[in-house]
Amino acid sequence: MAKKVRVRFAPSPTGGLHLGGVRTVLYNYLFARQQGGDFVLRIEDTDQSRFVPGAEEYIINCLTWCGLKPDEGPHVGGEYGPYRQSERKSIYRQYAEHLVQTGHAYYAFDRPEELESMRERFKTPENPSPQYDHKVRLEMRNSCSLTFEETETLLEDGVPHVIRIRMPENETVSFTDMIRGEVSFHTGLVDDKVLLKADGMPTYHLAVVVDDYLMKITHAFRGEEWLPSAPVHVLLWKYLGWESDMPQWAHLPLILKPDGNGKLSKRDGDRLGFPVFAMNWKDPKTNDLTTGFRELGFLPEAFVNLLAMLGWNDGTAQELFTLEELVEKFSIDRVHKGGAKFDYEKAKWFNHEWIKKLPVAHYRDQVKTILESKGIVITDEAFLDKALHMVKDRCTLLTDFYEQSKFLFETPQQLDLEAVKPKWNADKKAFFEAAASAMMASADWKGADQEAAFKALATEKNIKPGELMMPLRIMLVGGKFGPGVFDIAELIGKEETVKRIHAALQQL
RNA sequence: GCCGCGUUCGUCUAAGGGUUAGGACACCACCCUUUCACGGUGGUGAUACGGGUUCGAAUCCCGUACGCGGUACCA
Repeated sequence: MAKKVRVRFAPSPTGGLHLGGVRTVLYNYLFARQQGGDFVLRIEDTDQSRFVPGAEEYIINCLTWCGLKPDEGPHVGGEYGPYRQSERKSIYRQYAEHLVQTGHAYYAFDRPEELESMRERFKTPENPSPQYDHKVRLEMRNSCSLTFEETETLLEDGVPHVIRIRMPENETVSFTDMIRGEVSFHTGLVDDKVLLKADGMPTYHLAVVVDDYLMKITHAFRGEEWLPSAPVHVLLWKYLGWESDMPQWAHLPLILKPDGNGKLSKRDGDRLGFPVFAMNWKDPKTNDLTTGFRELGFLPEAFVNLLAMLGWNDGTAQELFTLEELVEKFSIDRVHKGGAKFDYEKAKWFNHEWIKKLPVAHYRDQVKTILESKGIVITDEAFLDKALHMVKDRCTLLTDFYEQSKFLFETPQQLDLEAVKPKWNADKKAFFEAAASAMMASADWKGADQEAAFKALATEKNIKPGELMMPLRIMLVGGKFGPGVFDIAELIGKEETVKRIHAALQQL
């Protein structure tokens, strides 16, 4: 019987959740759902100096907004907890010690200054960043270079130390990546990575292996930036005796900045004017607020959709997918190897498509909140729905609903009279007074009827109807945009329409 | 420097030995619309370079270039 599929997303709680992070979650989630497996959230908070309060809760909120809820995690529990590495601190040491015992790791007592001086000593133009590896191992202060007794004494005296992996001098480590195929590395070129830090916390390298094993992870998706350290992880699985349980690896391509190359960063977003984080993130230290996709007016459906397409497609021309469709159609073989530049214009296109596609009721509450935050008073939900439906085609972001619909809720204060004045005259003024009176007198109120009557009156007064449409629009809307004027008139009602015409006439 | 990974229109991508190299975003033009959008039609625009292999290469192989990632007691 095949093992149950289990995947994990393992962020470190250091700040806002980045686009690339969400895509990693997404691919994990899609794979797990499709295979009927479990999706685990594990918080990798082993670096106390980088810990940011609130970041974990923020990450969970982002996942919830995107609809990518973990089956297990610090917030929901599960049988493989705890799910925060800081709370698992006590379990890592034994594995590191075991590696020392079996000769695959060693104690190192070097102080930061000593490491620094080693790097200075071996630095050459050809080798600008010397590594702590088999070439210098014996020249450093560690249990390889010291005698057994010396090492014991240092340990007993409580001298701060780390545990490093002893990378073999001349082996080849290879594994099959689900996206890249066979990848191999020469162990002699990889450094002796620290496994357990002086503070007793594991580094990522030890923690990821131990936890993936203990949590029975079967498939590990992570960013391409981890590929160079993969041989360390593969060796650790082997040295710990768990080789047959090693997950299948998948190193995802990076999401690149739109201009030039390189990994997309928060700075690029600030610089180029688009969001990088899923939701608003407020740095608790600096109080800086970074705007997220959600607050900018993105629908989670669109956000997830556009991320899925950044590095994957189903081989057809289809670009719009629901989460359910993605679960059904996702396949790792179709994930690209190369990185993809992020295109904000295309991102907005996705959102626009989703606004048009989804029923108004789906995002009514969010838009209502946006409108109310701008001071619009909404009392009639049915009216709100009609208004949203009327303008949805011209809104790219949810926040666009404000500019596109505010004149449906309140009388425009600023009228673009310059669009009317040049061709304005007494005849037109008289026409509008007559038209307003006729409207007041009409028994029922249908846009189409009013349009017919309006045009008939224009013909009667010898004015081309076309010359009156723009003035009417300005009177009702305030500007040169919006849905059909008579549709607007029908929605806002007879009294309001006439009131706006009179108000405008005062200014002309 | 070293190691690893990558490279099709400006961008996201399809095409896994035989296509006028297809689609989408953006851009341009026209149509629709007595507004702005939506929508429709059409257009500009790509296989990094050099060698092989083959009747035939975007596709397979080898180089080169370029880019990115890593080279921390960060993840």
